[in-house]
Parts: sequence; C-alpha cells; structure tokens
Amino acid sequence: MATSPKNYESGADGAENPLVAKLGTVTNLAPRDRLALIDACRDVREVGRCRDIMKDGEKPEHVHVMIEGWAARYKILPDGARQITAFLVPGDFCDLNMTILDEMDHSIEAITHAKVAYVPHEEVKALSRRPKLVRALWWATLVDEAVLRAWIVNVGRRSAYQAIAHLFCELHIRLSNVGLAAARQFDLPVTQEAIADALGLTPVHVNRMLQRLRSNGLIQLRQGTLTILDVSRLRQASGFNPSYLHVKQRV
Amino acid sequence: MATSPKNYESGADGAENPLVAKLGTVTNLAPRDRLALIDACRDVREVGRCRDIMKDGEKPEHVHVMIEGWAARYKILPDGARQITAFLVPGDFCDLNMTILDEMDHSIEAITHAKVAYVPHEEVKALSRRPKLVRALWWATLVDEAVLRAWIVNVGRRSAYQAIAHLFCELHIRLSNVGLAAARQFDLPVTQEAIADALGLTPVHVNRMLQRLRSNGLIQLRQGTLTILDVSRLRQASGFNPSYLHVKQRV
DNA sequence: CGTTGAATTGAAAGTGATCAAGGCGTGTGG
DNA sequence: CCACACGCCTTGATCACTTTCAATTCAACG
Repeated sequence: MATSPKNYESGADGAENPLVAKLGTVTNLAPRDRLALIDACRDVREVGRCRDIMKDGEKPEHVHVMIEGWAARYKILPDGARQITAFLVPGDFCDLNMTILDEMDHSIEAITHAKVAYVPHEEVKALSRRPKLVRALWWATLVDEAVLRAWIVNVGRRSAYQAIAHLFCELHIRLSNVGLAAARQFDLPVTQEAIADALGLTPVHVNRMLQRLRSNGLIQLRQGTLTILDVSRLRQASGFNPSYLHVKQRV
Repeated sequence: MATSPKNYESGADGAENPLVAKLGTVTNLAPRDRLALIDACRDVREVGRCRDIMKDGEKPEHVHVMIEGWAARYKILPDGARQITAFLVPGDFCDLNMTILDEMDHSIEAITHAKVAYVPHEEVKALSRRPKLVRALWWATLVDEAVLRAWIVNVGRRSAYQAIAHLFCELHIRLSNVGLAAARQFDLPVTQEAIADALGLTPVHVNRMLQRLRSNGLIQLRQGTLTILDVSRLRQASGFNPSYLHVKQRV
C-alpha cells in the first residue's frame, strides 16, 4: 500500500530497472551495459516490512540492490537509541563492495515491503570490466558518500525544521532520478519516527515541525504522499543546494 | 608547534609513509606495493594553517594525500555556520577518485601546518593495476564511509559529552594506525571551536564538556596533547565500538 | 466494532545555545 | 624588556529549541 507502483515518469529512459535509470542520469549507457545491469539483477527477492535485509556483524554473501520499496541503514546504540544514516530507495546499493570488509558495521531494514536484487560478487566483478560501468559504479559510491556528508550537516547544523525540509528536497531529487517522483510530489512511505531517527530528533518534535511546514504552506503530507507546494521556497528554507547529488541537472 | 613529529611508534612497519602504514594495517603489502605507494607520494607540498587545500566547486587536478599535519573537510551553510564532516590525518586521502565527479561539493582546510602529497590521476590508475592495492584502496574508501556513518550517529544520537568522548576514541585508533599515537596519548592540534564545528555544538559547550571529561578523570588535555587516562572507561562512556574502523585489532 | 500502530496535543524539564566579559599565553613592536 | 594585541580558553547568566512523559485522536483492519 505504502509503495504502490506509481512510476510517475516510467518510460523515461529504460526505467524498468531503477539501477539502470539511476546510472543513466550520469552516463549514456550503451545498450549492452544496460542489459548487463538488468541481467545482474535477475535474482529479485521480496523482503517484508520491518525485516532486516542485513544485520550488523554479518558478512554479506551478495551485493544487494534496492528494486522496489524503501530501506533504512541504521545503527543501534548501547542505550537502544537508533540512528538512521541513510534511506535506501530503488536503484540504491545496500553494500557495494562490502566484501572487502570483514563484516557489516550496521544493519539495513526494509521500512516498506520491498524487492531486493541479490547480485553475486562475481557478477559485480564482471560488470566492473566494462569501463563505462566502473565509472558509473564509482559515481554511485561517491554520491553516496556526498549524501552522508550532507546528512551530517543536516543533523549537526540545521534546526529540526530546516533539516526535515532539507531531507525532503534531497529525496525529491533522488526519487526523480529513478522515475519515482513527479514535479512536485512523491510517495513517502516513512513514519514520523523514522524521520526522527534519521535526523536525531524525537517523533513528537518531528510531528510539530511537519505541522509548521504545512501551515507555512511549504508542503502537504497525507497518506504517505508528500506534495511540495513550493519547491523553491522549501529549498530556500532549508538551505538546499542540489550540487552534492552530482546529477545532470533535470529537476 | 602543534604537530611536532613525535612518531610514537615510528619504525613499526615502514611507517615513514603514513599511507603505507595505514594500508599496512589491513594487508601485508608486498615491498613493490610499498615502493609504488611511496613513489606516488613523491610530490609533497606544504600548506599553511587555515589554508584551503581544496575549495568547494573546484575540480581537483590531483589526488591529495595527507602526509603530515591535520586537515578538516567541511561545508559552509548559507547562514555562515560551518560543519566539519571529517578530520583528515596523515595517511588519509582528501579526494580519492573525485575526478569522476564534476566538482567538489565541499572544502578542505589545513587546520595545522601540513604536508600534502599531490598524486597525478594516472599514478592512481597505475596503482589500481596492482590487485593488493586496489583492495587496499577500496578498503580505505569503505572505512571512510563507515567513519561518516559513525559521525552521523555521534552528532545525531549522542549527548555532547558522549560525542566528544567518542570522537577522541576514534582519533586514538586512527592515529595509532599511522604510528602517531601512544598507548594512551596523542597530539590533538585542534581548537575547541573545530571540535564544536565537527559535532554540531558551540565552542562554549565543548569547553564545558571537556572540563567534565577532565573532572571525571577520563582525559587530560593540555597544550594540544590529549591523554586518555582510562581507555576502557572513556569507550564505555561514549558507547564506542571500534569495529566500524575495520582494523586488524591491535589497540 | 474493538484492536493496533501511528499521528497529535499539552505541560514541564533540560540540554545546549546565546551573549558578554574576563583570563592566559605567546609573539611582536616600541 | 615590558606593553600590547591577538587567538583561544573560561566562566556566568539567560534564553530557547527539543526532549520527556502522558494522554488522546485517528485511521486502517480483521
């Protein structure tokens, strides 16, 4: 329900596969590259809501790619508190190249019912032999890193009100990249508690700031659908600058 | 002055070059690999304190490696606030593979007088042809990412007191990896303001929490030298778990 | 129509921010 | 050689954004 396949801009550019769509936002992938990616994602498995896709301490046997639904990368503190360090949407890697490390240092949970592609490591290696794809994969890694840095800024130096607005601006673009956002709206199948865990806030406070965002006429949020009423005003309010996402400007 | 070359465990394992020392903590590098790394770092330049090593919006011409001194990766917000997203110490890359992106989305500043190696991109490519080194370089990238995630947790879910303690625990290990920390102490040539910018706090509050850390007998901090009076108590106080640094346990 | 998870609302308490001033050490210039 | 300046660390008092704790409303569902 939360993740009805709306596919706003589906036919855009081979957006059947979100990974292809995402990587397509930076390079013009050759047909063979696309096919290789699609083929690598052939083993798709379903994961129930609130189920861990991967647990802290595990050594992943595959590389996981989000195909449908949302997931959250998170860490649990000794006192039980939870911090989400990333929202994973279709097209995102859960653990690219994590084989190199001994074990996961955090967990990943499906926050909606999700479909995840299980890609064998050899397959990734094979993909890496295609020059365009290595670059694209590196691009994805570097952007993930940039998103982490922006996340730190968000949590560290922005007010709760701004941080939430900023998060929405980011998700808007990232979802656009995979054809899952319209010009001003997208599915946001995320509880206020998850937003709180992502931004280091309490659910109560998130609720209040959302109300303020609404009453200021910046957003509308109902039944898991977020509508940005005034994109430029929301960006300005949060100090959002999309450059860190390194996308060929389209939004 | 702040960064006197103490080289606590210098002769450890070819620690003349901090990059070699760091990568040596995960793989047994072949002599030829070490030489290749050392050779790649031949062009070392000095950077004055408070000078930018790289500015937001630039396209780096080289890959930069910290050889001596400290630097900070940071972003400036529209309102002028600053958030540091990483401390770079000897052995750290400033911008590995950043060529793939169009331009820097943040800046890097030397926070002490520093020595930085300028490595041409081709040189990095050449290094990547050595299987052990590619792995080691990937390891470094993945650990950098893990550090970013831990940073988010620090800023988002820990109290100021805990966050500062946690930061010290992390730096302790990272500096040990490059032979720049003794069992219980290391140079910390960082102002309280920098710590504040790193953790999303105010200098005033950092000052107060440092005092508390001191009066609780956990640390001693004088003239840029931090002494951890009780390593395990400091780790416990901050909920520090070193696993995210993915080091062959030595500390 | 009762159950359940999530969203709301209220009041009180706190951690950390702000604003302002004073102390300290060091390097520089008269 | 001492005075002054500058950067950084300290300290105090006050303010406010967020948290806590608790209770209530809502909406989807079986």
